[in-house]
Amino acid sequence: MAKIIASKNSSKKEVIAKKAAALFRNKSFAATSMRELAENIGVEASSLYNHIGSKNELLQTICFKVANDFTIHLNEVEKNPNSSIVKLEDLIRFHINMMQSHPDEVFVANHEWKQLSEPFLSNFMNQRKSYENRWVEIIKDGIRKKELKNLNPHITVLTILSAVRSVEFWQRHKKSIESNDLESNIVDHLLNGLIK
Amino acid sequence: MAKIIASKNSSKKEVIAKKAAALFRNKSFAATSMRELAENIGVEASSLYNHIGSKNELLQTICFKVANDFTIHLNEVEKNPNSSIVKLEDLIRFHINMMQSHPDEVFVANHEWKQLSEPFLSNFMNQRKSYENRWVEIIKDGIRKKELKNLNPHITVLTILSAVRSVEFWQRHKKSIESNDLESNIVDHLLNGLIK
DNA sequence: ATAAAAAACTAATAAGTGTTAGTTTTGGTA
DNA sequence: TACCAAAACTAACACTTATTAGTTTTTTAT
Repeated sequence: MAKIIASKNSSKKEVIAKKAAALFRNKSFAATSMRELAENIGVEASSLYNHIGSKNELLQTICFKVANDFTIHLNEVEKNPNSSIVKLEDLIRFHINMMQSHPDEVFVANHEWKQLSEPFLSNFMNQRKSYENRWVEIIKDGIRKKELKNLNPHITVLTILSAVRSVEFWQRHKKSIESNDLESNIVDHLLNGLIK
Repeated sequence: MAKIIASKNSSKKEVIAKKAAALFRNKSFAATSMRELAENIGVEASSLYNHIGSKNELLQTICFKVANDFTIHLNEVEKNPNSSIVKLEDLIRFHINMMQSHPDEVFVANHEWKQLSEPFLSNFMNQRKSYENRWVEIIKDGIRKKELKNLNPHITVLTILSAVRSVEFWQRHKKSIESNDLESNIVDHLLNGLIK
C-alpha cells in the first residue's frame, strides 16, 4: 500500500500542496485532475481527501500563502524609513527571491488565481489591488521627493511587477545564469534603464 | 434556428476563433467547454464542428496567428538599418500595439500555449525561442556599438518581453489611461530607467 | 420553384471529472 | 497481543467533456 510521506518540515497536507503547485503550474489548474495529482504522489485519488478538503481548497491554500508572504514583506518595507529607491529595490529583490525559492507557488498565484471560486476570488483580487496601491504610494513619494522621474505611478508599478515575472522563464537555465546576476541585472535595468 | 453571423471582414470560423480567444483568456482553455463557447455564439455545440476541426485546432489557430504576426514584424525591423535603440523601441511599441489591438489573442498566445498538443507545442516553443534569440542579437549589437549598457542580453530580452505584458492589466482601465501615455511611459522606463 | 449544398439541430457515445461511502490495511499504544 | 485511530483502498455516483451520427432546416444557385 502506497503512502504519503511527511517530512519533518512539512505535513502531508503540505506535501500534497507542493505537488499540486507543480502540476497546476505545468498543466494549469483546470487541466490537472485529482487522479493525476494522486498518481504523482503515489496514492489513490480518494486517499487525498483524508488530508485535504477539496481541489479548490488546494488552490486557495497556494494562492493566499503567497499573497500573505508578499503582504508581510511590504509591511516591513513600509515601516523602515528608507528612500523610495531603496524601498523599491528591496521590493524588487524580494519578488525575485520569492520566485526563486517558491517558483511553482508564485507562478500559480500569478496565473491561476482566476480559477479561485467565490468568495476567495474577490478576496484575492482585493488583496492584490491593495498591494499594488501601496506600491503606487511609494512611487508617488519618490516623485514628490525628486528621487524619481515623473512617470505615471500606476503604469510604473505594473511595469515593474510584470518585468520581475521574467524570472519565471529562467528556471530551465538554472545553471547557465547566476542568481545574483539575474537579480542585479533586473534591478539595474528597471531603475537605471538600458541606454548607456 | 440560431445562426453564426459572418461579417464582411471575418468568416464564420474567424467569428468562432474570436469568441474562443475571449473565453480562453477569461476562463483558460481547459476550463472553457465547447458548449459554453457555442452558447456565447448563440448556437449548439455540435454546430461549431461544421466550421472548425476541433477545440485544439482553435487554440492552434489563435497561437500561431499571433506568433506569425510578431515574426513578420521582426523580419521588417531587422531589414531596416536603424540603431539598436530605434529597433528596440520599434519592437516594444509593436508589442504594446498588438496587445491593444488583439488583447485576447495575444493573451492566449502568451499564457495558454502550454495547452497545445504535439507537434504544435514543440513547434510553438521553437518559434518563440528563435524570436527571442533574434532580439538577443539586436541587443548584442547595441552593446558592441556602445549604444547600450553591458547587461546580460538574454536577461534583458526577457525583462522587456515580460514588462510589456503589463499592458494586459490595463484593459479594464481603457478610459483612465491614454494609450499614448501607456506606450511612452513603458518605452521610457525600459530604455531610460526610473531614477532621475 | 426546385435541387443541391451549407449549416443548423437532436441524440448519443465513450471517456473523464470531483467527490463520497464503505471497507481494509497500517502503525502505534495499552 | 489486542485495540484503535489514521490513512489507505475499491467501487460507485452524478455530471461534464469533446466529438460523431443522423436528421432537419436554411440558404444558394439554377
